Amino acid sequence: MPELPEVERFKQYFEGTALHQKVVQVEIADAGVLACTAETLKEVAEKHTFDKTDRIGKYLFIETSADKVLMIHFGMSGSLKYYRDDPPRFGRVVFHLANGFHLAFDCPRKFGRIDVADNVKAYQAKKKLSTDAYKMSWEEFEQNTAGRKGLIKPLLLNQQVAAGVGNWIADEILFQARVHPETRTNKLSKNELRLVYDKMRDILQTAVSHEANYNHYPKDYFIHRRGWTDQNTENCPNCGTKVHYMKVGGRATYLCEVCQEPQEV
DNA sequence: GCTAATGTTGTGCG
DNA sequence: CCGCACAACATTAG
Ligand SMILES: [Zn+2]
Repeated sequence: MPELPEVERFKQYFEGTALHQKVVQVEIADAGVLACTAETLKEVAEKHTFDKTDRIGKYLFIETSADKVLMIHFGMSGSLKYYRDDPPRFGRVVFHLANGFHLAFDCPRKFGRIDVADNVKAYQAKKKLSTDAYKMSWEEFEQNTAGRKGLIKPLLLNQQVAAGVGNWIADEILFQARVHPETRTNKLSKNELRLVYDKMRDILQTAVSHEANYNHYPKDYFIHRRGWTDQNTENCPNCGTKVHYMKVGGRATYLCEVCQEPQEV
């Protein structure tokens, strides 16, 4: 679930709920989601307030009054829930707040992580994350993809190249740009690469504007072939051909074999 | 019971 | 050291 648009929604959700609240206690129900020690997390959060948020790609940052930042990554199934009496089923870490509410990191599959860093820049450097894909310039995108010989889809999923692009977004970009996901990046013309970039920006903008609610995405979006939305269909929005399913770079991939021709070898 | 899953990272090779 | 391909991770939903 959580790609850039969802994490942006979680950020806004946090800003409307737990931001500026004081943490009384941090409950760690499952230390498996911690990338730092329990002690470190408590030091940075307990008796402190949540002061400021930030986001790079799928990584959410929360600065506290301890002058450090919490990092939350949602993995494949994580989310946030702010509540008084109705806890989520898989609250792996719960921040108990002074106002009587609670903020849970709900993470059924436990692929998510919570970490602590001195500041956002330091964390970004440690993970070598690129600029957020939503804000990335063409010049930077061109630079980050220059000289790459691997397949375009796995490259788009590389958070050091375009932080925030996830699996469905990569498929959506490549369909809209009419590029086969197994095309070698260095075989793309400059115009094709520019189209990939433009579609990336446009799709992220659209998804964020709909607060990552898939059902509200445009009718001709390729996402409606993944079986996730109310308007699901098996046919290409452009030519009507039945969509093709395959694995690319080990990831579930949907494409139109007619509109996205394989690269000539 | 079996399968697939929206993400990241470690390993091994070149 | 870097790029790339691939397996592994933990657990749920269908
Ligand atoms: Zn088509």
